[in-house]
Amino acid sequence: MSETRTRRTQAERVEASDRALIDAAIALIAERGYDRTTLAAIGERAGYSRGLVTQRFGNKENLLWAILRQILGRWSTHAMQPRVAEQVGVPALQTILAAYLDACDKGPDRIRAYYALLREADGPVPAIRNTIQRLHAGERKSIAELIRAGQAAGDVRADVDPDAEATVFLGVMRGVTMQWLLHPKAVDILGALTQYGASLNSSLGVQ
Amino acid sequence: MSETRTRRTQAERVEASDRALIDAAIALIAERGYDRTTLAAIGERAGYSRGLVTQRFGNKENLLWAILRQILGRWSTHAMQPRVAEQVGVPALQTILAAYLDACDKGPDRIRAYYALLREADGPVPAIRNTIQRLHAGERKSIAELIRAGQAAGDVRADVDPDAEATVFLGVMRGVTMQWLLHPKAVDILGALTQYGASLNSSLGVQ
DNA sequence: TTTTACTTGTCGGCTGACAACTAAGTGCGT
DNA sequence: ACGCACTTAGTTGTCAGCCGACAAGTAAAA
Repeated sequence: MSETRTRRTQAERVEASDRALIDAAIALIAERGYDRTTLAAIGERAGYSRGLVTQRFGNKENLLWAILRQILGRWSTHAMQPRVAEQVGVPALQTILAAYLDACDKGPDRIRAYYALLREADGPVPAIRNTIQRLHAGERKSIAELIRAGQAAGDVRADVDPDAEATVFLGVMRGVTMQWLLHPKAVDILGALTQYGASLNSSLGVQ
Repeated sequence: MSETRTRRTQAERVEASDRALIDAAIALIAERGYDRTTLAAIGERAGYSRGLVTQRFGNKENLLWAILRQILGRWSTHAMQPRVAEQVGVPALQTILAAYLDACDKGPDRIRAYYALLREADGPVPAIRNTIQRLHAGERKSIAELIRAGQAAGDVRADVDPDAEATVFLGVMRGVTMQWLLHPKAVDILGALTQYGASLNSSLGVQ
């Protein structure tokens, strides 16, 4: 057991350093943004040398892709899909809000990093923009689908445009979160999103 | 009249170049963001030399402040305040949305620049963050005030928390606009905000 | 002629990249 | 089990390019 400490597999070394590098990069980008994060700072915060990032990823752009993959993977895994389960319409949307608030409560750093990356949509790598566009489009589609299902079940008013409503819904989450990240003391994200969730009953629900 | 062209006052020269510089800076920041906009590029796009920006503003930070002042001044002038006029409650909010949609329609570049600057809240100049925090807090306060007035007039349900609702309202504008700026073809900002405006009747209004 | 607007030359600091080097892990023959 | 050659992981030296800043110069107005 003490052997395991002193002598690690090459694979283990790579995995550990890779993780450390990406985590450090995420933390730094969340703090300062992509442009102001240097490769040297990433390596050193990770507990390695300034040169390891380049050695491992080749260049800064590749690192950004790796980070994006990691965050998006982590996101889609434990985000909305599983929890919504069988629900549709307003209850489904409320469940998503609750799950999101839970994520904000547990890991504000992760949320901050996520939003920092969303900002890179207009950054130096045009291809990133497409990826983030697709990401948003996918989220809107899922939400619109839930609304449509609610309409089919007769729980959501028929005169609601699902696509427009999905855009508003995603917009509320994004917009309120932005305000909260900018000024945590002044913005009650829990209160705002809870009230929005409650208002969905009267704005979307049938009388 | 041809004299006016060839011989300008020093004051006129300064005013013209100042305007050109700030406009160029806004355009470039809207395109690439603050960090990736160089002082040389600003000067040259404005039709002057690479050095004029530094000569005029001293350093990049001062330029950022000048831009911020200009945009915020222009914003508060012709934005919500005058149009809302005597309205309160839901109609006031709908008027704001309409005015905002109008602004998006007329000058998308200006909106884009505004949002690019909002992103600088986490940038290299901490003082910028405070300014933007205050800006948001002010907007939320105005909106909350309108909602409170609507409650006093009996047009808005009493169980609505004005502050939470103001956060949601501002969040919708910000969040939907972000989606739209990111992917104009895929997001119908007019449809989304119009539907949101209509839904305010049922979510905020008394029965 | 003097002041003010603007331009050009130049420099130092920072950053990403690469290449040469050291350290750690691995497989093989004995 | 053991040591030795080999591969892979990680570090340090170095450099070229970019950018903001400043200073010394030129053009335009007063």
